[in-house]
Amino acid sequence: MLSSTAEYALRSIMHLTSHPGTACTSKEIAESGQIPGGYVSKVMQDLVGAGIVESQRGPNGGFRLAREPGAITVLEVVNAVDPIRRIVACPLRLPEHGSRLCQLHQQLDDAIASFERILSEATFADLTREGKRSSRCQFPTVERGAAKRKRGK
Amino acid sequence: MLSSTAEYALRSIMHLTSHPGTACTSKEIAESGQIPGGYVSKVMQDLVGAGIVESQRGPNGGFRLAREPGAITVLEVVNAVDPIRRIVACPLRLPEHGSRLCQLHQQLDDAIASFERILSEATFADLTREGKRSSRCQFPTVERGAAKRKRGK
DNA sequence: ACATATCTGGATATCTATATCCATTACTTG
DNA sequence: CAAGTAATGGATATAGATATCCAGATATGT
Repeated sequence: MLSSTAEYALRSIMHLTSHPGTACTSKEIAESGQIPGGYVSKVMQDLVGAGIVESQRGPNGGFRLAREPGAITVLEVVNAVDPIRRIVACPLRLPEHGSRLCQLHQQLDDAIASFERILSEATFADLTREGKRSSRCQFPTVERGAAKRKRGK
Repeated sequence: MLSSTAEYALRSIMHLTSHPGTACTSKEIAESGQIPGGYVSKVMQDLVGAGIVESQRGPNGGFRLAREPGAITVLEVVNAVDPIRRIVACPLRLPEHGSRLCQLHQQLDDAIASFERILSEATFADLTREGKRSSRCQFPTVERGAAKRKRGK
């Protein structure tokens, strides 16, 4: 339903939401979100490009949210890496269908619209608040490299 | 959103629905639905396996619906070739999440559920009836090989 | 200024979905 | 029963998504 790239992007944003204030390195995000090392970079670049995340290079660099979690929706994140495409014209391009969708594709687009709408209704502030139905999704805290090495791990 | 295989399966069923009574060959279905020749066979086999379509070999053979169009939903067809997977457990397998989904995945699953529900609400009888919003999706009629050749085409 | 940490971006590899091809099997008609 | 038609199923090719790798650019602290 969602590509794994989209899953990764969402996990990354969850991680950043759970660690406000600090810049998180891609390695940290990869470990926390069980995302293939190195692939995170690609995903993060898309998120930077979409203005959802800010990056900083050099020591103590990393990624942080460009906005408040309450101003970032799930849909936005998904669209940044793997846009959901609505059906705007009959893929068959039958002239009989003109500009209107045929019933099949109208139905499919209705389903996509509904999917899209639900993803647009949740912000990351919502997703990290303790809810009724679900447990709080606190992603594991990963120690920064420096602290880790000092302890000889 | 939907794989092209799923699109093809839906177009194939639309074609069969539009041509009740006769068995349609895979070539015919491929042309009508603009589906890569030969690939139809694979898709149709899945639909046969799912009990949505019946096949018959030999001259005048082909495919026909195994049930009334009113008893076949869009969801069923999609699931026959490319099943929609609900999220049943947190993909991260974090022990903290136990059997409940975390909020992120709960939200994603809600969206999938909604998508699924809309696809389950339309049968192919609905989709071939003249509706308010959309034009009737009458797939082009493709002449059977015999008639075609007689006319020297 | 130097050494180090970290992102950036391009080149490349792997894997999965999509697509093609063909020999075989099953069926129909005459 | 012979001839021809069409699905079946396996082997293979192609394309696109996923993933890895590495050289370069940029920031930090000393």
